Amino acid sequence: MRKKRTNDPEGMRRRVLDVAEDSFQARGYHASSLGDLMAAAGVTGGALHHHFPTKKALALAVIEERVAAAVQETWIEPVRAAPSAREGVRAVFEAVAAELEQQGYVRGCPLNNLAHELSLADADFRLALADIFAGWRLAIADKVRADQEAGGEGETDPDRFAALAVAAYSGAMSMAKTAQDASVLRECLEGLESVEPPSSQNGSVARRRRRVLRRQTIC
Amino acid sequence: MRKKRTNDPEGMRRRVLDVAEDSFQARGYHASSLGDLMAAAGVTGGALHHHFPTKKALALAVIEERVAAAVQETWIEPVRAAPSAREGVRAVFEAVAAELEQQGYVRGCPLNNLAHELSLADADFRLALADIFAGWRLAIADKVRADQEAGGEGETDPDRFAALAVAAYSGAMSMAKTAQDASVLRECLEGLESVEPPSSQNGSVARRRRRVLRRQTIC
DNA sequence: TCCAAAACAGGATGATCATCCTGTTTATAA
DNA sequence: TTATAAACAGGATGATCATCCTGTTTTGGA
Repeated sequence: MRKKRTNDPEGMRRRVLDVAEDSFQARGYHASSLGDLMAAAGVTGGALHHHFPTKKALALAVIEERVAAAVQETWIEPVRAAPSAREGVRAVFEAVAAELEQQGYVRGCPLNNLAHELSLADADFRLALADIFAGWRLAIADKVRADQEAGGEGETDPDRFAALAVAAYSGAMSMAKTAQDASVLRECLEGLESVEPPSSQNGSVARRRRRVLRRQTIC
Repeated sequence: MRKKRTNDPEGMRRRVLDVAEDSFQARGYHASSLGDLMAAAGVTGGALHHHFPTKKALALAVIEERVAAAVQETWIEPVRAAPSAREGVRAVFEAVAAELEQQGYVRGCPLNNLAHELSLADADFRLALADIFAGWRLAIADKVRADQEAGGEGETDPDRFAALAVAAYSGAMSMAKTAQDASVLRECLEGLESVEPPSSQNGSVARRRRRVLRRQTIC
């Protein structure tokens, strides 16, 4: 006897998403062929088509499940857990810069990578990506508001700060990817840190440092 | 008689570059087929192949001639002509935001669009794009240094400020494109403006405003 | 005038790719 | 056990695409 097959729909779907997430990040959507993905994931055309009827459906799943999760893990959760919005932002910048430096290459932010390639191509793509950006900004702005209610963080406009933090990070990653050099991330962080430093009353929240643990994906 | 042909190599090359620049901006590199470009430019396969042997050669020409020129016209020249680096940066942000708002849609920054799609795909692409980013940042940093030698702009680090300005703009355009809403540009500008305001000694250079005239392309 | 090179025309080609289709196997529920 | 649907296999298909090739026309210099 030679044939045994174990149906494992969740596992197969996960393997396809793993490979697609990686390939979209490294090569982009259009440059990733389903044939390559099938080979890399070790799945057949029938299986792929069963779980993802079209390439668009696959990309949408990558965006909604993987890219959104990467932003959540890399940015939203660390910022929420940080002692303040500013320290959270700084910690993420530094953690990502450190990871990129030891990694030796820069593949960029998966959200921005796909956003640039797909936003104008398809409305569904665009809306899914816009939602992730919105959630990212909202998390930072909410953290600033929480800081303010706790007495810290003077007159900083929360939405303004959040937009600038996300924009500076996105743009810095764009340059880091193009230059294949992560140092611009630190440069931008230093520029950001001189934005309205939290007045002069740095009380209890001030001098603490913390580490960011997660590092599996970079966003 | 029916046949007359006038050789116009420069014109034909220009028309191809016009169409390619527009299509790369709207659809991206991989999603732009040479067939579509030929049809849109009204050139034959032979003519296209004569001027640009490969698609890569065409894209490289678009990057080096068109994208670089767009950055030059939209950013470098206005900043150089501005009364100060800060006012130049502000003027460009506002000019682009105004143009996008009246235009009703956002196609993004051509440099960042191509940088995200092509930086990891090919070393020649990446280096050409990195050069443009470097020139952009250098122009802003040089302007800050000039401001400082002229007595204004206190202790701002020129390279830091330039990196943050370019990153904030690039990231803001990325979000504006994804949300199809230019307002985030203004939000980020307001955040930027609170970065180390030029000490308190705002003398002669302070309260002047100026307009940016060019607006043909957006970068 | 003549000739060589540049400029252009237009089709051929081979490769690639996303989708679809027809089967077969495995799981589930009755 | 049996029926039904889900899960998977693997090839077919038609369309698309970048490149190349052979040929013709135009241009500019000798």
